[in-house]
Amino acid sequence: MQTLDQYVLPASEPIPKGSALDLVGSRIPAATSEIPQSYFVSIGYDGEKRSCYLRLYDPKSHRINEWYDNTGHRPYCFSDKSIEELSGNEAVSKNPGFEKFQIAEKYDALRSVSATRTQIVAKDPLTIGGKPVGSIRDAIRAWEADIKYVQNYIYDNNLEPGMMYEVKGGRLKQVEYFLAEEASARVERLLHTESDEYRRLVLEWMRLLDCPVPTYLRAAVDIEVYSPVPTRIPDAELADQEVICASIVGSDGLRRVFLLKKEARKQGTRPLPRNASVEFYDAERELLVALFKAMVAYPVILTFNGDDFDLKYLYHRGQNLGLAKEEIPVEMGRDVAYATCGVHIDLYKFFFNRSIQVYAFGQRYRENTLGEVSEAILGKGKIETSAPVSELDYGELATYCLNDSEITLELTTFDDDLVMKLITALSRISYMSLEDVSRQGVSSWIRSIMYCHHRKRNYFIPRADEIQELKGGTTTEAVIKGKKYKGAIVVEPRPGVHFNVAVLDFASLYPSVIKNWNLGYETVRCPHSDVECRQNLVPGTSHWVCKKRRALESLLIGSLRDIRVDWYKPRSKDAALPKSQISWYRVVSDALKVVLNASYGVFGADRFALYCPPVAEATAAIGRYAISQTLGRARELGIEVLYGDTDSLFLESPDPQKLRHLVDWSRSSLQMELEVDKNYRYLALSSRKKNYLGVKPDGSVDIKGLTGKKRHIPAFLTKAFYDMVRILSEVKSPEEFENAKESITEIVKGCYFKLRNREYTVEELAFSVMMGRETERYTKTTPQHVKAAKQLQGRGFEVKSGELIAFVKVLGEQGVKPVQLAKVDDIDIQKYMEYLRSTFEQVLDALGIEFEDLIGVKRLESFFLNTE
DNA sequence: GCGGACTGCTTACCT
DNA sequence: ACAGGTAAGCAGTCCGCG
Repeated sequence: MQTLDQYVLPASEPIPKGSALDLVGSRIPAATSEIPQSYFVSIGYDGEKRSCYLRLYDPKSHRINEWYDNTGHRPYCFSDKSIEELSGNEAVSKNPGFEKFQIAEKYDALRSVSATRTQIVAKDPLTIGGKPVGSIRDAIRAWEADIKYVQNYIYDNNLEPGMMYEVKGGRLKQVEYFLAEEASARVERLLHTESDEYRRLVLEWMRLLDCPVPTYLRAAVDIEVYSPVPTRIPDAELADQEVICASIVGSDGLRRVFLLKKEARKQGTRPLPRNASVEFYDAERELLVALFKAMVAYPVILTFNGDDFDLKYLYHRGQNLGLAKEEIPVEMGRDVAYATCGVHIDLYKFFFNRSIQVYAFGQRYRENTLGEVSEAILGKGKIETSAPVSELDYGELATYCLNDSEITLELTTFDDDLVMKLITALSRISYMSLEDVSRQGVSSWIRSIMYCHHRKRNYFIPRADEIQELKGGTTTEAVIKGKKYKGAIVVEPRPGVHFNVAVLDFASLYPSVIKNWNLGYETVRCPHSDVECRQNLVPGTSHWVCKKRRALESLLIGSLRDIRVDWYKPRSKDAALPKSQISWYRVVSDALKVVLNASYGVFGADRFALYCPPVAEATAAIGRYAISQTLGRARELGIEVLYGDTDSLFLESPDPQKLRHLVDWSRSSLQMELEVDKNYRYLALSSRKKNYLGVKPDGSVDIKGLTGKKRHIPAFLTKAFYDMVRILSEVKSPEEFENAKESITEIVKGCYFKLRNREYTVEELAFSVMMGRETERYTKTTPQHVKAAKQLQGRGFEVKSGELIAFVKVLGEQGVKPVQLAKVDDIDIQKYMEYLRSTFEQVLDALGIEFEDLIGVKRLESFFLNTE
């Protein structure tokens, strides 16, 4: 028998070189009644056929097959009015898309009662909602009318995106996948204290997350478009300029570049790329046809911003050039470009997702451009060009365009196909297609998880307005003006250098709270009048929690938390396991982390479909309770608490026995897992919260919140700061600070001299700050980066929201100049000296060193005398 | 008319 | 379109000052 640990994921058929070539010109074949075992990767709705279709990826042939619904499933919504009443409502019963009424009996979790409602069945999704006028949901108060039809289809048919299906005799059948017996047995043992329902859920998740992921055959596509004005990006809607170059790079080794022949284009001196097939076209139309032919051979198309640009442009340009719609392998949704031949993943949307950025990639990239992301993740960026693309010679243009496709593909191949696996894992957790899950945010994923399990249990899904009405608002006051409720506690730091520090933290604090306290819209402020429920108060609030029923949120978030903490995370670090397994465990662990980290926040986000402020407030309040109880217990035990934030406590040289005691106490009294997250050889704390420098035993350094690591400060400061960090990382004992202090003095003095002598370039001195919105939309104040942006605009530069503005501080009325317009002589040296001081002070404060002492006040003044 | 105290705005960070 | 809490710097306002 195979144990899970030895279980080798059955690999999909390897992708041979040039395998897509066999498929050139192929499209998805007409629906057949037999489809081999394939992964369910995509779902769509066909308006003409009035039915859903599934796209199934065959891991053997690497082709996509389509299966059209033949079960007669129809869109619907619910009403609390009777059939008689609704029959009299012409907007419903006389609606051309209306099909029938039926009675639905389900559980109403919000009111804790079984309820009967009228199900209104329609012929097509738009009849329920989405038409400019005439949709049923606009005419009556409807339930479950805002759910995308394809999601309804998935939930109602218990479909599992990312899992295997086959079609036999026209019928769709799931290919059963069983969790290894050893794994199930272990789960049963580990969770023997939990309910059956809970254990079943855990096993369900593990079944979904243990099933192998195919190696997707895919190709990245990129185009370059002529632009008469180099600073302006061509309009993809109009598509009125020529596509001058296109490239496609496949995971099977295909590399093709398509160049448009132009009289004006210089032959140039740069060579054409040698490692690709470079093809010249006299007519743009033929170029597009060749590109499209290459694209349709791939079941998965990758782009970076294809929804908004590349594929959208091709779609419109193709039509402008007289191609029929069937000849263009792209279809446009409102904000999405679909590949008619398979699945289109727009990596821009995926990498732009905040949660993915922060929790899956640890904020390694800051800007969301192809160049930035690939630089940060792959260590290679876009190719620098000598001129705007429209002016490049063939060689440079082809090389540039090819490189873009290449790195786009590589963003999905690095680390053993990590991104494709991550998207697949998220797709399985959230019951959404690869396309949808890669485009939408974590709140959509969590909504989908919740909806799916409502349907599985035969619960009605509540409307946002009735949750609000029945559960009400919050009862605590936030520290920050304008926030809805009180959040986490930050413990006042004890300034100074502390040797031998242990950092304790709660494993997944908020998910644990949601699990242990049975939190959810159903249970917080439940309708029961029993003393038992009403007296089960959330500390620090007037909210109570139900004692009779288990909330879905609690069950779902709790089970996801447990499989991450107790199963996937430890295995992702288990060196005894084979590499390929570790990598998959890490993917799953990261996918779960992303979902879990947002699981509390969404209930406090007013746009979330199941927004319930008391749930969010209760979660935060219990979090505060846990940390403050632990803090109190630590002090009782005589452990010095140096600092803490939300779910962590920094302890000074804690006695191991006391530490164990504290951990045990937490488990038994709070039912919370407290663990030593890390140790510091020493920790430097100033009086500022969320601000510290910790050196680990191996010399690696944690820097949190310090100005020196903030992305907007000038490069010369970052460099000086990290020079200091390097010196500090080598300090092993209090005595060694003396030497360190001298070295740091040298760094600071060096900066002073170079500043005074204007030896830094404007680039080194540039601040770089993100535009949070368009320039005109700063109405209350005009921050410095906006002043700089306006100067740029005055010179004809385009500035958009989301861009970084690089500027220097100068003397004179404006105080700033964009780097493009600044000279070293403009620089306001004193301002920079102030920045140098404040950056270093945060660390020096902790070390008990006065900045003035370091440099010598008198000498500092003399610096200025010399400059005047 | 000017400067200091203050509040609010904005960005970037932490958990 | 996950939340709240904190730091820093600057913009803008108010108020006293005979």
